[in-house]
Amino acid sequence: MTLDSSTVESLRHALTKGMVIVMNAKCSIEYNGRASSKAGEAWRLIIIKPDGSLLVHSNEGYQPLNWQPPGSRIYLSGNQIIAIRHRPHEVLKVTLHEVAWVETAIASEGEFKLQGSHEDVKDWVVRNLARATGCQGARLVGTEVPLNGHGVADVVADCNGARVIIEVKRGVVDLNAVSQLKRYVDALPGSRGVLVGAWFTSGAIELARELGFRTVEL
Amino acid sequence: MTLDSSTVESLRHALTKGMVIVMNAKCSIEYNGRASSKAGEAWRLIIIKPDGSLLVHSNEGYQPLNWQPPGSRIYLSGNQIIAIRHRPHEVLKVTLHEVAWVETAIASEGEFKLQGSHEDVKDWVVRNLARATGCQGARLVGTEVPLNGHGVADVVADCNGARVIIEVKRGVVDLNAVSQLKRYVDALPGSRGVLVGAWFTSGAIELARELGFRTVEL
DNA sequence: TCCTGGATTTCGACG
DNA sequence: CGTCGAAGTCCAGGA
Repeated sequence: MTLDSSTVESLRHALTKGMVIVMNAKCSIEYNGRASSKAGEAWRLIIIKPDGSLLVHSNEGYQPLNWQPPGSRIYLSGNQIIAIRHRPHEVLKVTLHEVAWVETAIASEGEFKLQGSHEDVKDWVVRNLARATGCQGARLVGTEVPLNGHGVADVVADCNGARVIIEVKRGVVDLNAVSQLKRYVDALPGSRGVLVGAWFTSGAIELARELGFRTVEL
Repeated sequence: MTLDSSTVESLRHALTKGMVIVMNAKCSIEYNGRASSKAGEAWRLIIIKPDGSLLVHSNEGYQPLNWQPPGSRIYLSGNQIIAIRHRPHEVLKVTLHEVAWVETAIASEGEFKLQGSHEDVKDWVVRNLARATGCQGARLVGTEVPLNGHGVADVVADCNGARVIIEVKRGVVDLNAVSQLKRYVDALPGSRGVLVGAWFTSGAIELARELGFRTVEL
């Protein structure tokens, strides 16, 4: 089974016009790169984007079964789709055995706005320093403060001369978040730590208590 | 613009047979849940899977512009596709303004094997404890060892009576990995720490040195 | 169910 | 380009 050359030509043309190729095919897949995988012959949905993204979806899940991120070089040749990425070097090879249909789709980003991100929570903290730090006279020292090779603190405040480091999470605060804050506090001797988030896991609350970190649940 | 009821009926039927619906449409999108987003009218690629996944792709990127994970309840009605998820409560609403085409795709997982995962590196560590720990008489204590609410250690070994905690990364070892190991070591007083990975960031090397952790690059 | 940590994570920002 | 940390992360495994 092969895609005939005129079809391939029209698909290539569609890509140059910013269109997306969508294909339903029985295929087998081989991936080699950071890891490696083999997928046996089965019917799947293949998507090729003009930015060099390649997605192979099965009938389940949010994630593609196999993929190549944007920037990959994609070759259509005969019965194979080959996507190559450098740095890291990765090759994804899709071998077509049967094609049910091929379509080209018009697609663009369009206007897109997202609210409720990490940035938004951080803004809330900056505007509510007293509530966040539990210190009435708290003043902002900075945001995204580099800690000399130990990372970057979301928010740093001053409470009567003492540094307070605030780690902000949009959603769940877990053990890793607490460890992250611990690293920041260790990097700034004498500083106190505050965790702000929408929800704390039980382990995070426990560890935060052990380490003397203030926790603020929104 | 609406999908007529006979089309909707056939699409629903396809889903029950395990098929995937693919649609190229000019649409606007509204999302409300953990965060919220609005996407203006534009042409996009819409994918509906029988497991209740919904993906809306633009012409760029690996990630969908909007989505709903598996398990969502998906309603096709008139000119809208509504996907609702509980826990967390999230609603994704796609309003169709124009439909270029609709297809149903045959799709299944098929056979799939992945190699080179975290598990594989961990196995290497277990089989090469002396090399990993830098201790000739090292013995395995356990893998996936729970540390009393402070997390789960990848590998724990014994070197002449002293505990060694080994944190394994498949790829890059970064600052967070070092902090993670620090949390484990702090939880097991007297223990030493070892980091194993394919590649260390400069900051990770520096911090590991400060904390006295051994680093093993594969 | 919650908690924990990996992922071929991807993605964006900054130095 | 490397480092760092967020993401509507998703996802699997275990308690």
